[in-house]
Amino acid sequence: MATIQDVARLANVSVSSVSNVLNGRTERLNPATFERVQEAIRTLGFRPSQVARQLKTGQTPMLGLLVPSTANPMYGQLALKIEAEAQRQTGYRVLLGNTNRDREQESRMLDDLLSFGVHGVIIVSSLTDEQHFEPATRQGLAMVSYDGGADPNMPARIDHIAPDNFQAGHLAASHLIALGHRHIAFVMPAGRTVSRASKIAGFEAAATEAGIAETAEVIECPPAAHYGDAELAELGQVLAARLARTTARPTGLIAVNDMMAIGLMSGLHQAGLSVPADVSVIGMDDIGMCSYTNPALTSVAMPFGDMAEAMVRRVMLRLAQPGLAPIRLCFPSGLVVRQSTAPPPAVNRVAGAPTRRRG
Amino acid sequence: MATIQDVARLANVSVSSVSNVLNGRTERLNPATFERVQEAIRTLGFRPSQVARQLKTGQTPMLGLLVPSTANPMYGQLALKIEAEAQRQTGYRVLLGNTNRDREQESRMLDDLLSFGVHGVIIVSSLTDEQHFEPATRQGLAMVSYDGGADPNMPARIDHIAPDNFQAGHLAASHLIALGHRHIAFVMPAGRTVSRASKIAGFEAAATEAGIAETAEVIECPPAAHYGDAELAELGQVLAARLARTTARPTGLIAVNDMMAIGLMSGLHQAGLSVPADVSVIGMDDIGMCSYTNPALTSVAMPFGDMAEAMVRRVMLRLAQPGLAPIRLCFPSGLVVRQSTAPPPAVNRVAGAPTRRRG
DNA sequence: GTGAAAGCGCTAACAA
DNA sequence: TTGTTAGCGCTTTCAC
Repeated sequence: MATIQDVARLANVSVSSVSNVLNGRTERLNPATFERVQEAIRTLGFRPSQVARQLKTGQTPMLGLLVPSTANPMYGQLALKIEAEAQRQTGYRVLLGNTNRDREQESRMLDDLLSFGVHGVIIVSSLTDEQHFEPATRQGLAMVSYDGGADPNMPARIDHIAPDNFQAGHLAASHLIALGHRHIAFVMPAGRTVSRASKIAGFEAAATEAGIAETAEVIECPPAAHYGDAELAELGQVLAARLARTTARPTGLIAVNDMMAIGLMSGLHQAGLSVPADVSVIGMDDIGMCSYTNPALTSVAMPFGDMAEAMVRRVMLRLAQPGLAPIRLCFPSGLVVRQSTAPPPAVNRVAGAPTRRRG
Repeated sequence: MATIQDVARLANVSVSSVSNVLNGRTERLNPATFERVQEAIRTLGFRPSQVARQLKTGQTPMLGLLVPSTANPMYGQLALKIEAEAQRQTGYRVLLGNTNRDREQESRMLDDLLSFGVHGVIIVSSLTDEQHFEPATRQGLAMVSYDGGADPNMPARIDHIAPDNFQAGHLAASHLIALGHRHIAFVMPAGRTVSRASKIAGFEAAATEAGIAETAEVIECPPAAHYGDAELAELGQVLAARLARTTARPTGLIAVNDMMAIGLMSGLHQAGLSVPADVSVIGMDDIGMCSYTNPALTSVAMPFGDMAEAMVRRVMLRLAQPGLAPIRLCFPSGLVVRQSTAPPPAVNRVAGAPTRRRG
């Protein structure tokens, strides 16, 4: 690897002139010198060491990205968009960490980012508790959280960017209600994060407006160890099997996200029930997969592109102006109707009953 | 951020003693001094700067990871496992780059890795051409490729780790044949990579052994712009719609990977055909999703955990011993039978014909 | 067993 | 307009 010294020597100039070329300070450079340096850089195939530059300037073109698990397509999609945005906006690269929503792993990653000299991070975590971010922010780490779980009572120390979860819950419930459903449920893993609470609030508001608050329930599944796609879907699958055994079940299910909705559909089918004839199912996030499930999944779309753009922009801004007061940005969500929702059945069939699919 | 100087001052020792503590050279340290330094480190919350260390040593606990797109669950899953393995084996972190299988993006990422002082990279790319890796390897970058497209005629300059693609193709075809299928097809996007060629070879070998080589076809879809999940699935969906229009179609489809298989199933269903009653579908990779599709997707499982472990191990080894001769490691694949495969229908129904699902 | 000092490759005063 | 030089925070000889 050629160094700035090698370039200086070859071009017969001082290292500072080379440095000036590298940093585009052309105004204080003789065009001839500039050209000579460019030439030397080219012939040597010289690429400045970010490491040395960083040691001097304290800056590095790198962003931290913490997600629960890239195995969950929703986070994989988000990671892709964030990485692309970071590249597009500023040419930054992304240091990835899968956290499994584990406080300990999040803390360790934040520590490592700091020791790598990374000063900006986007964190996707719905842990309600953000206490463990404190040490990092105090050390000057600029943090932007997606769908973050800021306790409304705690003053936020970091930026939050999220879809309109209340609206999402409301849209989903309203859609089912408009189709004629009276007994509906919101389904999620155990544990109320702030974003889940908002979805529930929207769900319940819509139910109340329609006068069916009594028969709008919230179902919490037992907690999953990890948040890959398999685990969330499995949660849904298991719950669906349980629901299928009784006729006293909701006719419309709203899942906290698409993977869980996909699991629900799978469980219902395995139990011999049909979606949407027997039970309607709605997901949230509108991941790419929704178009390819059978039936295609009705879902509430979150504007990932816009949110990724906003998160990168915000963390860059905070990098430049560390003193910025924390903000909370909310992006509108929108219902995408596909084939998994329909009017409720006249009567709830029992699981495994006569009319099998494709009988 | 406290520096090593601060620690030295507080502990009343020289920086070299602190450095010795940091690097575990306890043998040349008075226990009392050691303890004093430890104490100072603790009270200051000191974390050594990887940047400074790296500038001195030339080493950094960071690995590059290039994948086509984390939006494709298969790569998201692989990225998760690789990142976890890197952490587990050596505490390394992962610098992520989505390449969209684009030669230009791959090259740029490799350049950036070098300038960040990263010396090891795992690259998931099935581009046949590996010419553009040359500059990076010549600069000393240790590369391990997953399912890589080494031209058998070109001497490999990097390590290759891959599932047994021939076996995968053979297993899939044999399964369909055993079920009674005589007209089968291998479906993939346009462009023959080395791994696809192996799958096809296995597919054709099985067909030949069964004496149905004449009716075992390879179908190439028009190329997709990007390799996210949506694009691959869409390719399958479009192709399925086309196949559904004719009765002169295969009764069993083997997709090059699961996302495409999922797209195929979706397209078949939309056309009014049933899987597996009308058409059997097999995927490859066995991503988590396979258990939750409707019907659950029969797939050829690749041992991602083992392969991730091997890739990380290998790149670490090559980091330590740059002179290592390139190797190619092949991992066995295995069929996972689920509900998307069954004996062929007596006669191929036309798309949109009488017997609709849930009629 | 401990410390002084050189230097990794770069940037940015400051001098010339 | 160009060059000299002092560090950024650490590791690592080499004296002591």
